Amino acid sequence: MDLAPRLLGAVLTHETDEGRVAVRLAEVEAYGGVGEDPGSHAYRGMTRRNGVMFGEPGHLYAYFTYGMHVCLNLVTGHPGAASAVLLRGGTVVEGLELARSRRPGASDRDLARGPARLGLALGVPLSADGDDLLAAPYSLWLPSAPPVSARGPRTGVSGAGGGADFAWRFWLPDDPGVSAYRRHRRAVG
DNA sequence: CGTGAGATCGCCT
DNA sequence: GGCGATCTCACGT
Repeated sequence: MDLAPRLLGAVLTHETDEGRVAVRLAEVEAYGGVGEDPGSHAYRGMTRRNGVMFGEPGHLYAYFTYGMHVCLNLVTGHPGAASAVLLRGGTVVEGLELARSRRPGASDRDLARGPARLGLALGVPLSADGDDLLAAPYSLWLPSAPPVSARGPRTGVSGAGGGADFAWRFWLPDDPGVSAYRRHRRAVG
């Protein structure tokens, strides 16, 4: 969770046959390990889906949700810790044409603004689960100085013991790549 | 611009 | 069998 705000301003690049797209991260959320974070996929231990979370840091944890969307996380903890950072949004800084072709109809601002959209713009499929994000065809550039960041409760996580109270969402204030805050549909209160 | 509902299926209980 | 780390579109302001 200490690492999460350091990813703000970082640039994640993915290269395919079609070309290269890079996104500058503007919004992330941290998720913790077994028994410590009720909002985390790792809360109840290792399962078929979340196995990558328990592995090496720097790898990609990609999962399928809501019957139609893929979300991307960077594993941040040591093996077994099962902590990860959900990449929630950013702006395309390279490969704009390619990103546009992958998201027909979307405005430039919306290309990678949102967890599922970000993966679509980068062209990272569910099958990339487990990939090393620090090696080709990916690259991750981190800014030398930690950026000024804002923090608040996580989006999309339900209340009632679901970990909604954890203020583990971090973003770059006023950055256009920050997704619209939407509380969970079933959030209480 | 904000709210709300539907889509759609794998995962876990 | 219920629900989700979401997105898009429709509609009211």
